[in-house]
Amino acid sequence: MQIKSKLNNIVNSALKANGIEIEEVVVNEATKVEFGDYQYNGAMALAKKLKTNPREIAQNLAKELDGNSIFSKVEVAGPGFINLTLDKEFLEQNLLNTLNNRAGVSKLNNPIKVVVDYSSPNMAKQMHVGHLRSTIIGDTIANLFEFLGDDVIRQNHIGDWGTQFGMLVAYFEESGANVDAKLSDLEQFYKEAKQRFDESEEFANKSRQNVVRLQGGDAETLKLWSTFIEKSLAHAQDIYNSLNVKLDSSHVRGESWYNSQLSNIVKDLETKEIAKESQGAKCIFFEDSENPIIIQKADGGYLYATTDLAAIKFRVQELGAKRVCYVVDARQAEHFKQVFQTAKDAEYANNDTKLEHIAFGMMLDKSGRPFKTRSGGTVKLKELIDEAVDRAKGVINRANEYSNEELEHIAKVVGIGSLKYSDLSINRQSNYIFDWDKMLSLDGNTALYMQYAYARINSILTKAGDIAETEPTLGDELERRLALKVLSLEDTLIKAYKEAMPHIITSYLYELATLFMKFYEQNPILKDGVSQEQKESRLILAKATANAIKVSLNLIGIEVLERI
RNA sequence: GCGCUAGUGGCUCAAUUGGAUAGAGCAUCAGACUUCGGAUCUGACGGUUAGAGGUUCGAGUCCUCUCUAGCGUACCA
Repeated sequence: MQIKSKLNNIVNSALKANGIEIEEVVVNEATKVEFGDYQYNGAMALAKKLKTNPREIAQNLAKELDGNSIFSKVEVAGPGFINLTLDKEFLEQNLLNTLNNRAGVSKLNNPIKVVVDYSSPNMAKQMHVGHLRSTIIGDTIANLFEFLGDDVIRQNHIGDWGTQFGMLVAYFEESGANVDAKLSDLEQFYKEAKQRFDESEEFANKSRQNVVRLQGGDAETLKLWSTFIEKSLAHAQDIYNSLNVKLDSSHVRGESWYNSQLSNIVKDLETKEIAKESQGAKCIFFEDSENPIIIQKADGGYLYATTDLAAIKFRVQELGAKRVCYVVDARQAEHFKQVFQTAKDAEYANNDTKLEHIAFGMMLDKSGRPFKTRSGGTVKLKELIDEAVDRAKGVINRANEYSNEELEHIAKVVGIGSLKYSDLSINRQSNYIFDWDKMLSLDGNTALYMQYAYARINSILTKAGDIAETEPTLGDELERRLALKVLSLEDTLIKAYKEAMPHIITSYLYELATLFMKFYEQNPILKDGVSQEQKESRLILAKATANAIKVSLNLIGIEVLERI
């Protein structure tokens, strides 16, 4: 349930009762446990505006709020903070509603259509670590948006066009290699082709001609090209499947798909006098930057900015998106800023369409350098995943209690889960320092701690048998806080939704799990001497916690295990 | 050169977007067990938030300058 918006409304009425009208009331979670559950800090700002005493405003407001049975305590502190503590009964009444497959989270009142552009690997090469962050961050926000009710369209803007394919085609023709080659061979061919391209002018020209043939729709060239793409996509699909990422072939709309629209985009931008010629190329200049974006090269070829503009136009005008999220590396910030600006200038997107660059930092090794293999090459995503699963096997405590099959499954869930969780649990905007040991650690804010908490609760619930789902009676402060944490899942998800920040979900998960562990340490459930009423209430708390963990983990694309 | 982004205990990260005494985990040290799964929990130690100014009731957060690092800087994506 949305606790915050409920409180906002309550405070808003209290303000009105005091004759104060303001645009937006914001109640926040308390910064410290001693301050209660929530706090309203608006009195200070109001006092400034109304030129009165903040303490006085706060007192009057508190008096009004105190009458509401939702609070067990309302107090004014410091210069005019209003600290709010929720009444147990309110929490008790709502806890049972969280025991469904949405953990009590309702859908948004005003869902919109959203395009999430993520993963976007280059074809003819294997996916490598550079694609990991976009793929899992993008998938998480797509899951989250979808869960909250938005109409999400996933778009995999694969790099399937351009000079590189001309090169590849030329090399295949030259070397007479078998087109049925595996992707790993294809990648080798790509390297060799690149070398030929750099050393031979003749080869380079041939490659460029191939690009022209490709763009012109030459059947032979296209056939060869589509074979490359098919193989590359099959490889990408394997990766998505093992990462538990919901991308499939229906989401693929690569650069090639926009090819036919590019000349019109350029013409249109020229007509609108947004683009102009400079040094033989068609460019768009900006006041605040010395660098233009180039939409057509001097030789007539198009560039990725052109494709991106065509994509925006398509997504907004054809797909009807009101929010378009580009989950792309932070280095492209300037590119997107300029492309978005151009899209607005050209009216491909109007002002109520949100174009967002969901930027993320680089993946670095422990010493702060780009994450590479020992010999300095790029780390293939497949290798990374295999190693994660392999290492996970070594971490599982009761490995001998499981069959090989079970162990494989657990290792997969734990390994992949850890790989994803450690990435998603930090603010995406900063660089991510990748560390195997930390990732598979049992302590702290890790996937394993969460998996363990879930399995442990599951064990209790199994032992307890059927649970009477009656309204609980919350005992001590820990129980009250745990119930509140479970109920605040929706507020958390809404925050993560607004900012497209997955780590907000993992922070919540960690707080929830630690709170449960503390509660459980102090408050026995199935031991002797626990009254029936206490037992039932605590079981419901445990069940609600497990359910919230499961729903949250699923949102970030991680499975739970009944046993671990 | 210009531009963008960042700089928070030894390490890895938070900080509800301007709120109260800057919070966690790791590491270190000290505790709690005939375990409802101890893969747990409880403490302690550790900070001039890179530095200097400024804005105001109030700054890690906003502004200016300096330092440091990374990235981007015209026909790759």
